[in-house]
Amino acid sequence: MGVVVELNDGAVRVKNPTLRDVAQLAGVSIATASKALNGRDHVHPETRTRVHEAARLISFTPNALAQGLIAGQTGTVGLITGDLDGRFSIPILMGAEDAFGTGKMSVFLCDARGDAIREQYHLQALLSRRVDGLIVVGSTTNPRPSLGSDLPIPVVYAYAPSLDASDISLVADNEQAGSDAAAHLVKRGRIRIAHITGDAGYLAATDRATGVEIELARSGLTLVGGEARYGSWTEDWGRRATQQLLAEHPDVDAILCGSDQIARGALDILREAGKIVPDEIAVMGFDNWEIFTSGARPALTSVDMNLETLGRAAARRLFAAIDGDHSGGIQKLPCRVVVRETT
Amino acid sequence: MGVVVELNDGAVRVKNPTLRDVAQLAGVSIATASKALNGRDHVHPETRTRVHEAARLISFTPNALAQGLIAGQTGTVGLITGDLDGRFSIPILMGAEDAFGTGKMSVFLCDARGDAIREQYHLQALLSRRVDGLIVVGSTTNPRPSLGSDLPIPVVYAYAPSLDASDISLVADNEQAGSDAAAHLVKRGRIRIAHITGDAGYLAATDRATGVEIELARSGLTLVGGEARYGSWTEDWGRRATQQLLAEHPDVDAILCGSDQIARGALDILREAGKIVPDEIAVMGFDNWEIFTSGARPALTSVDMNLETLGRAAARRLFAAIDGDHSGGIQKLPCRVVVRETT
DNA sequence: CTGAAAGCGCTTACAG
DNA sequence: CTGAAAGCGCTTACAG
Repeated sequence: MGVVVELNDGAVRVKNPTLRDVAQLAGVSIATASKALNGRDHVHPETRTRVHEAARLISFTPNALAQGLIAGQTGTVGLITGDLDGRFSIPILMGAEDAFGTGKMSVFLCDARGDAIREQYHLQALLSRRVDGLIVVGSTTNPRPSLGSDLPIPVVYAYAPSLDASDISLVADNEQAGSDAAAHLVKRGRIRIAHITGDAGYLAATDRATGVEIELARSGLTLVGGEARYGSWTEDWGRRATQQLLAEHPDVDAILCGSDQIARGALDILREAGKIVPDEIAVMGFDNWEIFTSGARPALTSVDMNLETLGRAAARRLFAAIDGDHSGGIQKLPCRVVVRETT
Repeated sequence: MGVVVELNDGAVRVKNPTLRDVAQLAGVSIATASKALNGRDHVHPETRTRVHEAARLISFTPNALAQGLIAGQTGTVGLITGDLDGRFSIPILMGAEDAFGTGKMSVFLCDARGDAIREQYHLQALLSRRVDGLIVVGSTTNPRPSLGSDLPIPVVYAYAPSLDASDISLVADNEQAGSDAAAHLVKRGRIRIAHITGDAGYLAATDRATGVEIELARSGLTLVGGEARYGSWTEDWGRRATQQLLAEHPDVDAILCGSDQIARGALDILREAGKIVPDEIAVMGFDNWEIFTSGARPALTSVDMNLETLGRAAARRLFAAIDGDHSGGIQKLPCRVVVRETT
């Protein structure tokens, strides 16, 4: 029960107001106060008003801990990210936060930094706080170990799927993204298309490349040079690979890059080589990272992986799981091509 | 109390184990089980072992809600950010999450998106969850309205200080950062230094410019063109302003840019103009955003605002406030110059 | 329509 | 050294 602090201006001031204080001030029992505040039936309208007024007067905020203890549900979820640092987590996190926020849920954020020990530590803390569910955001698109199937709460894996197929996973459809990108270039009349991409150890790279080749084959085309050029996700690799590409295949008319950074590197070299983009050669990136696409000359066409949507979808899927829908499997979400000036 | 599910392999399996289950299994009272688990005195060593063993057997995890209800402290804090989107929040958030994590605190993350309504909504939710304290991360370095002084918990403002001087605020020292940057260039022998920076509506821009001018004055220098060139925080502005600068002052020997993006724009133009960096002209940025500094040709010298340290410091300051240290005021944290190839 | 009582899962004096 | 009892702040049958 709260401590009465002042009654200076006639108003009641209570330090840490509890339902007890509200009830007392309204002249009713705690039970009635609870029912009035929670909109339960069988409360006299006048009583209800009086209780609400009392609550307002002393700025009563119900203790969610006590409510959660009774309900067995806390209205909180945990979000464990592999690396906050990596920018891919952020939009997912934003989408999830947004979806939960409107659902009156609060989000515990934990950064595991790709460390399994730290992940276990955070998991334990979240279980102890009795979160209603968990979203695990991977640091790459590569599949990751499951948190286990004997947890007392549902888990949704986002971005990186769980290795356990019975878990619920939501990922971006990288293969489709590759196909969409290639289709866009083909539609623009390009026929000598090269693909410069990142580290072959990333499924994001190989899946996209697969999608690209499938789509090109549909139009009877193949990649310039016969295959995708793997390297790293950097501007520097974009530059080096483009230099090499121009030397080997001066007639290339489009470069599909595995990331916006690689595309920026490509644009730099093309400009220095005197190639006009997009007239002589088209360039395209992945990720649609505004900071890179809009600063480019000309503005860069890119594939947006819709990560914020992914985060929102993960949150909704978790809601469903909390409500009893335990069907597992990997769900792939579509991306979208954002056309700017380079294609 | 938990539901016993199996005793297949002789092991006891309990669904949602509570302290009651642990006590029962160990053959002691709930009170004794509690004391044993919490390392209280006056428990027979053998009893203690038995209780711990029982807890382990059924994977007992104490309910933090119940503990919090009793303790009046929840071991949770709220982190309200102005814009998750803006990349400045992230390092601060990482630093704070790190500091709290090692302090066994869990962090509620809320994204207010610069909307006062949403901020109030989140504040209410956090108060209801009885967080022990709050960190408010601004979206720009400009001062922001206080959350009010009648909150039942301490608040630390990070990045953007509170307008109320009695609040606790931690910010990066932009003026000092400007001075440090200028000092670095002077030490490198530059004497015709220009300053191209962002939107004059940002204190980050004007404070840094002030610091630059103060430091130059110390060496008897003034900015090329007499004043800082304000524009926007973009590569494009960096390009345009540099073009203009070269036209007006072809003898400039250093460009101090207000952000790494602006610096990237400057580097592009210098390269096209045939100016050798850093031999003929030095370039320097702010923010030390790795993605821009390391991709630059040559690699960009920049000022790191130490935001992760800022986040960590904010967390520690909040700990102190929770422990009763209520001294307010704005504390300015130092930045550091990260030297690469452009200076 | 209202309120006394039990209980959510735990901790802490207080007796034994 | 151990345990019965009270209590944290709330909600929900159950009587009145």
